[in-house]
Amino acid sequence: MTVADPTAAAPPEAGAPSDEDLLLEHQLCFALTVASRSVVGAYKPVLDKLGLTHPQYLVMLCLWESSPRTVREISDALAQEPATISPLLRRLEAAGYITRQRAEGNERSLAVRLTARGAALREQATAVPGTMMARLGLDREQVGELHAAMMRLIAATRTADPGDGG
Amino acid sequence: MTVADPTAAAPPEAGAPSDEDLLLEHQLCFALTVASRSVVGAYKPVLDKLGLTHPQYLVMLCLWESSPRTVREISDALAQEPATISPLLRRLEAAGYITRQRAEGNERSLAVRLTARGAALREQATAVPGTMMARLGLDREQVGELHAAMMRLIAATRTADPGDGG
DNA sequence: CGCTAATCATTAGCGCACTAACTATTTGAA
DNA sequence: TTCAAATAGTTAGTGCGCTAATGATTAGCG
Repeated sequence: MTVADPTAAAPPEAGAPSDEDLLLEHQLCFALTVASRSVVGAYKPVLDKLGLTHPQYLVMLCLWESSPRTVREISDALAQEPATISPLLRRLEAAGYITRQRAEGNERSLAVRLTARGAALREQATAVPGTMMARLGLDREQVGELHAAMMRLIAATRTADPGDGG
Repeated sequence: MTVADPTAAAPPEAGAPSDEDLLLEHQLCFALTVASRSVVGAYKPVLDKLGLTHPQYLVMLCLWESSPRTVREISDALAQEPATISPLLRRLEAAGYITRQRAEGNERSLAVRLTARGAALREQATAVPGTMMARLGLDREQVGELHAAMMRLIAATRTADPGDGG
């Protein structure tokens, strides 16, 4: 991936909307999507060894914290639609990391449960966060600051949701 | 900026990996992907009025700066694979915003050019950055800081790319 | 109790985004 | 000049991620 020199363009400080506002290199949304794809891409060689894609890794993190969980619970935890999670879980089941069976007591919901193999995978996964921090050359403090900044940004999108109504 | 200090006495935060490292809520990659999807999602109602998806909007920004451009130039500017851009351009052509024709002088490359309609769309697009800043409740300074943080993160992934070779 | 409404998960359809494989063209070196 | 290598773009295949529609089950109200 070759993005333009990261140190090149800086947005103007303040003032009225200018023609430069439409410059690609000034767009936060652009920097954000490239950063997201780049970081996820950096995980790939690491997660390949676990046989997981990055979205699948997030689901496993979710289940290592608590299993079984329903599709709805997982989708809420990951801020994804159930329709996105559903086929992803089928692939994790095919990989032998989870089982999917109807919940007893409520035939609507699905009990998504770690297999022994899925639970065991956690041992190898414990190395992932440290490995990635080292690869990106970030320390815990920097990660924490970026994490906090992302959470504030997410919160901003929640309160700015008037749809197309205004 | 912040290089690990060899003389530091290894406080808890800079120290050994803990079990909490695998908590979903601590993952920067998770916050980053959610932020990216959330911000792009916030653009949707705004871009719908222009008849553009967010990736298509980025291509248009690219062409409003310079037209014609080849597929390779666009793909470099957006840090995307040509294989991603190719079908996207076909849809922009179907929408009437661009034309695609073989470049004269080099039959291999494609001249991607704004149509009059595509060029005119820029007028409406000038409002987008300001609208989005307002929606997210961010001022120029905050946007600038986040933008810079994302660029540093992107740069970090560039220097941390040993593939699976080590 | 019975029926409507809500809830849960899945499927279908569209559009990215990536890798790998392929065609066409151009370059450039023997 | 000829032919291998490089370059430009497209296509195929897989996997997200979203919305909308569907089928199944449960909750809850009259």
